[in-house]
Amino acid sequence: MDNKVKISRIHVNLTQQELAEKIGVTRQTISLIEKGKYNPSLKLCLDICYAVNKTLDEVFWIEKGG
Amino acid sequence: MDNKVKISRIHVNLTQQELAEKIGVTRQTISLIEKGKYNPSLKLCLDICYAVNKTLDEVFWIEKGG
DNA sequence: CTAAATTGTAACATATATATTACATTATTC
DNA sequence: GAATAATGTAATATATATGTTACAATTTAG
Repeated sequence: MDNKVKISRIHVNLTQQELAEKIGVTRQTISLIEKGKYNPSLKLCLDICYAVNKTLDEVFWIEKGG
Repeated sequence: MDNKVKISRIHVNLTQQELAEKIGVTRQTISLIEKGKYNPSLKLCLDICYAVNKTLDEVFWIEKGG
């Protein structure tokens, strides 16, 4: 599961820890999502988007078969 | 978790059962997601989008605080 | 270069998404 | 309006996302 969480997070000057606290999850969860090792829930995806001021498509969209 | 799965599914003439089979999940899972009682995984959201020819934003986006 | 901050990752525990089975309810077709 | 299809929903089981704790590795700041 590749995504743009890391680049979006850096773009708003947040560390993994800060983003995690803002959202109410663990730093490890953010780390694993950025590394593509977790399949996050929709709610968590939305919370991440709100924190980095982007939409689902901008951060998590993957073209079919891509 | 309110979403537009049901309306999108109907728009492409699929029953819950057919959508579920296309995606490889159970009919119950589709039902519960449509009713807003499940918090689906990103992968499942993407698979639903592919099946109904829409994007994440079109089917699952919710405005912050809305 | 060294100390501190940031990030990666592992083991185990817990919460929850999803499957399975089954039955009830609602909508559709004849 | 009866038969059939489609959907809602409940109980239990399983898989997996996430938390917790801890430590290693990497990056950044002084």
